[in-house]
Amino acid sequence: MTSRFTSRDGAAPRQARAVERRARLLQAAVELLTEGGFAALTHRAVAARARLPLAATTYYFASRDQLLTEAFAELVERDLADLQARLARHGPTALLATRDRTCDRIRQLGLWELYVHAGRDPALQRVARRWTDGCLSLLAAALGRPTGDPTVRLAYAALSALWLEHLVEQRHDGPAEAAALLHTLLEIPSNPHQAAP
Amino acid sequence: MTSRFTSRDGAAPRQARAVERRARLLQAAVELLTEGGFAALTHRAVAARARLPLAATTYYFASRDQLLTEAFAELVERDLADLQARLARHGPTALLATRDRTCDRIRQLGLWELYVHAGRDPALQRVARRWTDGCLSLLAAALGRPTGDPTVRLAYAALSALWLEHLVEQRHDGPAEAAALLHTLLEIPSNPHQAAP
DNA sequence: GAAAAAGTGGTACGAATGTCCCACTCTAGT
DNA sequence: ACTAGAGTGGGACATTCGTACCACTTTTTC
Repeated sequence: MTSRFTSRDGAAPRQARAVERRARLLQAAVELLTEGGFAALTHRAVAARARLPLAATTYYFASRDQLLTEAFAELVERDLADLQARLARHGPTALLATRDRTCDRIRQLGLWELYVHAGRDPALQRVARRWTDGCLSLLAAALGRPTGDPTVRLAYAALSALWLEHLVEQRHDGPAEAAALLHTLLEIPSNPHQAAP
Repeated sequence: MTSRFTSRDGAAPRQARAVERRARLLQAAVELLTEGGFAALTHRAVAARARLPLAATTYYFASRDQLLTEAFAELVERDLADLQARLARHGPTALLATRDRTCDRIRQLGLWELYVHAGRDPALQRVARRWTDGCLSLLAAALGRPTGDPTVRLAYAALSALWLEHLVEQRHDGPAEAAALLHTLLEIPSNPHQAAP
């Protein structure tokens, strides 16, 4: 129940300056998420990062959950845009390029953290699906195969798991192993075996 | 630095009753983790679940992190035992059996949550590696292939990702799709392509 | 230009949390 | 038996959190 006092309850602001302030809060939320993950997203941290008073966060976003959901959605869109750009520049081999820089690792870790969390929150689940679908269609395009191609599906699954494993476990042989595995998988595909039901 | 007052700082207790109390706390922690995930593990919740006073939790475990690490390790061992039992009973097809019961889903979600979290915590990272290695060797054994077989590696990666995706996104077609994909992958493998470097 | 709505921000509240303190009771070793 | 240390438990502390309050200023609407 919305108080009879001030609060936009998450709806879009009407005044230009307010729109910009809301965007700044969202940007701050995204940054915090990429740097410290789920736990780092607090009203106070967001307000401080955006150099706005604490009350602004509860004015523009109905709850922490809403802030989290919107920030996750934004993060996913940016990740997809990144992936698309990398694929356009380096072709499918970009998939195997290890983005080892710490900031990227932490960011990806944050994304996966939210992804798993989405299993407990329907609002986040929609975003999680969007992420999967987006990656899948970008991958299909990069490999020059139709969307829904079983090989693409398989490659994406294997790639995700190996990538996540590398992010979490940080083993020395991660990237090379993934490259080798993917290479064999993508050599195999177009023989007469039929997959999809 | 350990206070000059009471605290075992995580070391094993000496008295029999104390050993049992510590085990009860750990058991409670595991249950909480499986039911509510990372966030549900608080000293107070553990103490209440174990029907022990709050101070017992800080007496037997030096910090929440230690409690978390030990509980995660226990959870992983139980998961591996589960998997082994299922494989022994139903053979490799057990991999494709969907464990759809809610309690299992939530438990698996908790495991993955901790797994991702392990990317930020070296103590948890060791447990994460143990989980991967354990699954990998069980899978290899079930498929009658040597440990380190590239096909096993690939199958495990694909299976994990599809399984996690199903847990998180809860799409209707998850299990069937996974079954079809895995089936084709495991039909393909032993042709002359060579994978590992 | 006045009334209504939108936006602003300092502050406060209640609920949790991790951890610590300390007086107390047992048990083990001598 | 006695004493040192292990174990016990009730309580408190400082911190952090999400969120609500409310007086105030600015913008929009009529």
